[in-house]
Order: sequence, then C-alpha cells, then structure tokens
Amino acid sequence: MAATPKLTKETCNGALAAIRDTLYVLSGKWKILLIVSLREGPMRFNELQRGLVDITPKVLSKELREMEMNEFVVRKVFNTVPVTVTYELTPYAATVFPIIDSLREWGVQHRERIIEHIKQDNKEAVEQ
Amino acid sequence: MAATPKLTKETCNGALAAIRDTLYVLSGKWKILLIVSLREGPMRFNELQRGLVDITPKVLSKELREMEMNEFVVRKVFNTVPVTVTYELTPYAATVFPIIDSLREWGVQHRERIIEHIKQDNKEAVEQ
DNA sequence: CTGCATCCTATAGGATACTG
DNA sequence: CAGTATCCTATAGGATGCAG
Repeated sequence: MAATPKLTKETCNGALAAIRDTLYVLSGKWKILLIVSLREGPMRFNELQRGLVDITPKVLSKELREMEMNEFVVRKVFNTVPVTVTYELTPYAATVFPIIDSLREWGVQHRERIIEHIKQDNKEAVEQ
Repeated sequence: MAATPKLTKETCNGALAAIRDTLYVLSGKWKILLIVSLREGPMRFNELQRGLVDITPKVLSKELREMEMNEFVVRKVFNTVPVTVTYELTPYAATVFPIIDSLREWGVQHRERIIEHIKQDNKEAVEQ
C-alpha cells in the first residue's frame, strides 16, 4: 500500500459509495435548505414553512421526520396552550456545515461567472 | 455594513439562493458521480457506463449533454473506425472538487459512525 | 461503439381540506 | 399552532429496441 493513495478503481469505487451515502442522507429538495434555516437557531414549524416559501406542511413534516431519524434535528415540545414545538439542529448536523458552505460558496462564484458571460455576450453583440 | 456579516434574513436568503443554484447545476442522480469517474482521466461512453453500473445509455447521454452545456465536460470525437468519443473534465469542473471532496469525506465518517452504532447496539443487546 | 426513439412507471412532491 | 389525510401529477429515470 503506497503512502500516497493512487486513484485506483478501488479508491474510486470507495469514493463513489461514500458520496452516494451522503447524497442519500441529504436527499430531497429541502433538507439542506432546512439545515441552513435552522442554523439561525431553533425554529417552530410555521416559521420554517414561511422561511422556505413553497414547502407544504406534508412535505415539511416528512423531511423533518427523516432528519430526526438521521439525528440532524431534535423536536422539542413545550406544554403551552396551544402546544409549542421547536426544531433545532444537533451537533451532528454541524458536521455537514462544510458541505453546505462549499455548496454556497460555489453557487456565489457560479452566479458571478454567469453574469460575466452575459456581459461578455452583450458586448460582442454590440461590436458586430 | 459590518465587517463580520451577521446572519440576517438577507444573508440567509442569499445563502439559500446560492445553494439552490448549485444543487440545480449538479441535479440528477449521476452528475456528481460522473465527475468523480472522470477525475481519473478522459473516458469513453461505454467506459463511463460500465463504471456507473446501473446507468442506461439514454440517461448517460442526457447527463453528459447537460454537463457539456454547463462547461463541465468536453466531448471529443476521433475519426477512427468505428468512431471514438471521449469525455473529459474542463478546468471549470475542477471548481466543484471541493464540494465533492466534502461529500466524500462526510460519507466516510458517516459510515464509520453507523458501524459504531451497530456495534454499540449489539453490545447492549448482549448485556441485557 | 455511440448513442437516439419509444414506451413505461415509480415516486417525489404539490394542492387542498381537515383535526386535536 | 402543528401537523394528517387524500388526492393528484409532473418528471426523473429505467427497459428495450434500433440506427449510423
């Protein structure tokens, strides 16, 4: 076994499997966005729904349940009247922050790049 | 504007938008996995298909076309008989490597964590 | 070998209405 | 307020066969 791992078929397959796992856990249209929202602090059901404009209660509750199972969020019930429920991130959820940050960072750069392209296209169109 | 940006509603929405952009570009079951495969070097259509066991030619060609449009891959045709086609990553594709690496890294850790949990469960079961 | 055309279906996820 | 229950549909993506 070499000290610097070569990119063999083995390691590539291992990488593929690991990435598949991650994508599976973060699957769905909303989980990552929910984590971003909850980074601001614990939130209630309706707050989350308002934050992610288009999500319906059914989908929201499904996503939250899955995230609970993956130990990404904890659901806390308070005996107020009416009952209050909050969702908050677990420490384990924090382990995906690097992923989320890299996604956000790339998205920002990408948008800038697109805008540059459009400017460039317009300039060329004028020059013709 | 503060030097250290507070996590206001503005910045949160901006983050959400950027992340949505990224997820959109990388959408689909296969794009990220294709990039991982192509990191080993240029590959031909059938090589890619064999590497990602379950992908069908229709889906593969669709994904590759989308990735071409996003400047992630270049398609090169060689006038052999029969014709040879290779796909290779562009420099721009390299800009998503940090994302992919964070996905892989997390997947590896996650798998280890799951295994630890299972061991722990077995131990507790025996102790009872 | 490198795909495209056609058909098909499973499922994610949306709309709407309703309950403790 | 915090969800469930029903219903519905768009679309991603799989199966198969064929073509240049």
